[in-house]
Amino acid sequence: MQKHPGIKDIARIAGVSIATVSRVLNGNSYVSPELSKRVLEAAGKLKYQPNRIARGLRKGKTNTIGFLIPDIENPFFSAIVKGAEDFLRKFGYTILLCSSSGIAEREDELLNVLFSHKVDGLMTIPLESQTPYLEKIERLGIPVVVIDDIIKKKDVSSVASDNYSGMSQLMRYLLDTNHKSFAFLSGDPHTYSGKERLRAFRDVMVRQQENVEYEILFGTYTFNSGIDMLRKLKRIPDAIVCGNDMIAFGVLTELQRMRYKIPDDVSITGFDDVLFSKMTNPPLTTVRQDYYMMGEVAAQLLMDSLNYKKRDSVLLKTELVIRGSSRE
Amino acid sequence: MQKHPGIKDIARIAGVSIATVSRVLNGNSYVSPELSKRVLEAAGKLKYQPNRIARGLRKGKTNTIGFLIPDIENPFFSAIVKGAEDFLRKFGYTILLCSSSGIAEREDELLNVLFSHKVDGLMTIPLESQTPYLEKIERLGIPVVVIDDIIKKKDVSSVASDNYSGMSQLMRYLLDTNHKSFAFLSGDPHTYSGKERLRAFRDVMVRQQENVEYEILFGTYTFNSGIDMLRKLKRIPDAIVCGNDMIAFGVLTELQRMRYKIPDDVSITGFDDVLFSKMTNPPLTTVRQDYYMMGEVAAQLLMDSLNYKKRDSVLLKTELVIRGSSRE
DNA sequence: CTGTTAGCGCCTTCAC
DNA sequence: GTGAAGGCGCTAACAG
Repeated sequence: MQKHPGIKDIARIAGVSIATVSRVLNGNSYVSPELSKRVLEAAGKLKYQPNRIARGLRKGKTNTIGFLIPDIENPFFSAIVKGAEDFLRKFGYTILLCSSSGIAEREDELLNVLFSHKVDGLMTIPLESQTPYLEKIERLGIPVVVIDDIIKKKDVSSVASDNYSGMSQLMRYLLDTNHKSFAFLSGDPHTYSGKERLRAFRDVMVRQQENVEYEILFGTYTFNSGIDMLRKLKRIPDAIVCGNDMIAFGVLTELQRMRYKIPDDVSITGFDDVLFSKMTNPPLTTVRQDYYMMGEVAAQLLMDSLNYKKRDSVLLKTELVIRGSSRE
Repeated sequence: MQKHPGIKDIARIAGVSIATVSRVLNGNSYVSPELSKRVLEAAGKLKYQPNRIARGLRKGKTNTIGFLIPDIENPFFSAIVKGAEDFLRKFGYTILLCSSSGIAEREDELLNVLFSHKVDGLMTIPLESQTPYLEKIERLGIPVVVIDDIIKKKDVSSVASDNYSGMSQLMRYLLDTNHKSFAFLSGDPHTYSGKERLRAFRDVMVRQQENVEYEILFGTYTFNSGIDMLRKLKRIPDAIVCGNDMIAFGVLTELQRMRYKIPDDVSITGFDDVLFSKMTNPPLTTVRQDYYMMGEVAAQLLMDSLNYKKRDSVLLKTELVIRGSSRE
């Protein structure tokens, strides 16, 4: 922060008081055309840029939104951020982005940092569901929207995809196409989405009357974890249902290395439909989440909290995307 | 920004002056253990969080770094951001991230927003090389580091990979493995990296004495652009050299759809070595850039400018990664 | 060692 | 319609 022109400077040049400068720059109170013109000219000449820090201090509003996510490198998260950013910009807000890199303490620490920066609102994709972090969040005293989790607390808004219904639909499709044995390679089960997908898988399996076999393994939402889990499988079933696309990529890669034919020998499915899902060979059958819209909706919810103090939770539809990695 | 405890509140509770509170909280001046204890207790009880906005206004330093990138959804960029963020956090800085979504005017506008927020420094991956934006940047009056471009201006630091040498090395390898005809599918040639890669390709082709044939097409650094360019090719050569991995993915997908055998019929190469490059089938031969380190180096350069007013430009090594998409 | 005071740049009553 | 003055929360002199 160097010494740069302030309203004082432009007041001096325009030969008016700083109050007048403030008024024309904010355009809320009437100022004579004559003075207006002089002020605007001086501002232009000085290339004046308002100091939002000072303004924030005075108005108690920084026009800044904190965004705390688990991992910026995950394309799923960054697409959400993009959706939110595009939306928020229209309202003059800027995003203060922090990534916890999957570390819980850092998540907590960054929350304090963001709060310290006096963000007007907070958007967050929690590392895990139901943690002290989530409880802390609602006592923050600023509008919060939680993404990829559904919170019932009345002080925070939330938005997530309908993971349960998406996974159910996928399972029904697999059953309809005559798959009899399954493996479910779950991502982190502490996560809201992890829980929901697993719950759907189990429910479908249990309700199924015919004799189906299945096995469930736990890992993380990563490529390498997919490979690990695959290796631990007791046997290769008709279909390997993966917790997300990243896991599926790992499974696909490893299975091909082992000379299995996909989908002839075994079907593979993912969840998310990230950009790369259609690029694999064969392309991946998966459940699409509209992450960009998720970001937009989250931003909309935040604006609602900010302006009308309205809280809400929305569940987004998912869509089954059938591609070549599952046999018909 | 609600009404939350300030040093005034804790001064009242601890029965001391606000100056004393400030002193113990910042720990720069000696305060008696007795008072210190009372202050700390009061602060703890109130769950006090310093207001960095006010502090920033007073100190002329916000501990905030602006980061302006073309597209947050591009894994290449977000990896760079991650590298920088991890580094900057250790120094107590937070990143204010903005994405121009590839729109030049927005890039300019966001620069103003960031400046208005009184960031202490700026990191940016420019949309294009040599634009008014770049010229504006050096007159900002704050330390700047430009990433993925090399700037010779003495007021800004910069860091980029050695694209020229990386592409040269790749071409030599292709020549050594007996490829005789080539297509170069360039990304945006206004970009520093685009220019350098193209220049390397041309130089190698021109210097080559034996009769080699080649064709050059221009597009953007995207999956779809890869498909488009492929379709415009006059004929399928021995090797298709792509401007980056995303283009290569498009080419790979489309070529396989057309029933070509990779690499038997044609070799394909990329540039960047993003996460997914090893997941395609066959995995992609490419040139690795260490984006995470690029972010770290950029952050380091920024800290140097901030602390010692030292400017520098660094060129990072690349590494040829040979995988299955090119024949031996 | 500790308290009092003066701003950082801006917006906003309150007078004129 | 316009100017003067106070204060947002904090830090950094300056006194004592």
